[in-house]
Amino acid sequence: MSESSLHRLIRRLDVDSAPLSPQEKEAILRLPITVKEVRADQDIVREGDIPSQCCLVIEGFQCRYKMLRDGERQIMSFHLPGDIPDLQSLFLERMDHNLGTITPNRVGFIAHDALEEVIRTQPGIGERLWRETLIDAAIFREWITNVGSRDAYTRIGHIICEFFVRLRSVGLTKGKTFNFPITQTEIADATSLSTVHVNRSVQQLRADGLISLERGVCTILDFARLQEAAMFEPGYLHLQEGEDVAA
Amino acid sequence: MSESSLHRLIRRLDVDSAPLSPQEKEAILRLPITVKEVRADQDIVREGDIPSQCCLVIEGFQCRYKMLRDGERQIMSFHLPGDIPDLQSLFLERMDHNLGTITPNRVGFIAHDALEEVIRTQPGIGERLWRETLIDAAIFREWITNVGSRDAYTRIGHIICEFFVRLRSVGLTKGKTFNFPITQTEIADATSLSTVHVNRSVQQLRADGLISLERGVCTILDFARLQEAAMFEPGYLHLQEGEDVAA
DNA sequence: CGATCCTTTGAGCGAACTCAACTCGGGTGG
DNA sequence: CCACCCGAGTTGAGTTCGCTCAAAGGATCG
Repeated sequence: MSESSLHRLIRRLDVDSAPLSPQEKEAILRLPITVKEVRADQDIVREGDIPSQCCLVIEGFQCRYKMLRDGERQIMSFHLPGDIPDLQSLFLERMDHNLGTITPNRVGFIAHDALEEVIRTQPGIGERLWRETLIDAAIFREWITNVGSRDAYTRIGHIICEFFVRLRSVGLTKGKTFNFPITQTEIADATSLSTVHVNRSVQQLRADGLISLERGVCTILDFARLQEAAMFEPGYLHLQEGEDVAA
Repeated sequence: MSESSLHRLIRRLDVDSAPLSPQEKEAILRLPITVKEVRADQDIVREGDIPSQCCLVIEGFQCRYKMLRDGERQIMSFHLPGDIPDLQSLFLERMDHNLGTITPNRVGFIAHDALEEVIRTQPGIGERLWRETLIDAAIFREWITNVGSRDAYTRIGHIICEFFVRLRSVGLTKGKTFNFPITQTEIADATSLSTVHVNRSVQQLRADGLISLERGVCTILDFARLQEAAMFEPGYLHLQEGEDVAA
């Protein structure tokens, strides 16, 4: 149970170019983790909170978001199994945004104390966790570009490409098909578009033969053309060689 | 010369709540740094580069940006003295964006090797640098919200508030006045607006008595009202207590 | 004192928005 | 087992914020 979840973390951190040492793997496996089931649309941590633990996504999807005073919601990232979406709370005391589930989740909580301890005794693990937060930041940068500089059609295509490639990198795709249980309202909150316009743009993506998307299941019908149309260049995800592009 | 520049880095990392130890300060001062003058509008590193050093801003302003295939430029952050804008290159080999100067700069280059060495021997310094990259990420998140969810007037006001508060935290403001040598074209690239619309919105901010801005010098005439109008809440900057808000 | 970059102004246009209503599918309780 | 309900998706029509195109004033600097 807790073993399999920490193995997911090991797979994530064990980069080909810099594999984890046996001691490092053991240290990760010794991390005390509390596994919990969380329903859909629940907050894990909220803006203003001062967490004392981090959350490893084991199953399901999460997102980070801010609420604006007019009630609008801005989603700033999606998170999938293997991610630790609130790792930054280790060094930034107060949450400046919310973290919530999109679907039902299985999550593992790891105390800050335990993480600090493992970082102290195994600096290599700290560096790898640091690297993960840097990739988060790289994705944020891409999202600035996405909401800032791309039109609705491109913007939505881009989100789908990213979701697909990230999901594939953790082995959660079947060919070009994957679970995409993100409602059009949530896509709207992530892309800063209205749900109406998201809907019309998604229909256009379907009409153009780029994707099929219904009832939470997405299939990419022509990745090359979608990637081109969505201006998607996966470099910013900093995946390992061989992991990126194509299939 | 190189002493004063590394002292700037020490001041940045020496948080009240977790002051640097004497050994840590010494270790920072021992860092080999190469100081260089760079003209305005020059790239420090480019997308695709694999840097072997990091850049400490000593004097002047920089920005990170991406170029899109239609020639549009998306600025994703501004950087000011004390920042290390490409710290992420320590763990993410390949640059996924550009870093360039906005004004003439004095910068200090520190080799990755030297940084890795100091992080290894003084883990506390590593944690503080990690924290800096997490604040970068927090600012990226806020910028997603800015370009995504705010109208032109608010968006520009927000950028100005952020610039002011960050500048003040490193002692580069005089009262409510500060250097703001960012052209309207650059504001446009940072806010994803057209220069024409930036111009009209800036004029509106002036007409509303919130700011004065001419020839690279900005004065905030009514911070409370500007902050309110710009939906600016400085929590995401994770400044130390006493440093934030008011004057 | 021309060259150039930055700012400003006018006018028409368009991508995305709002409001409103209708459809569809899945779950739930009487 | 059916009626209802509710969230998600879809469609139509009018509106608006910010865009583009075009051109004219400043400022700064060899």
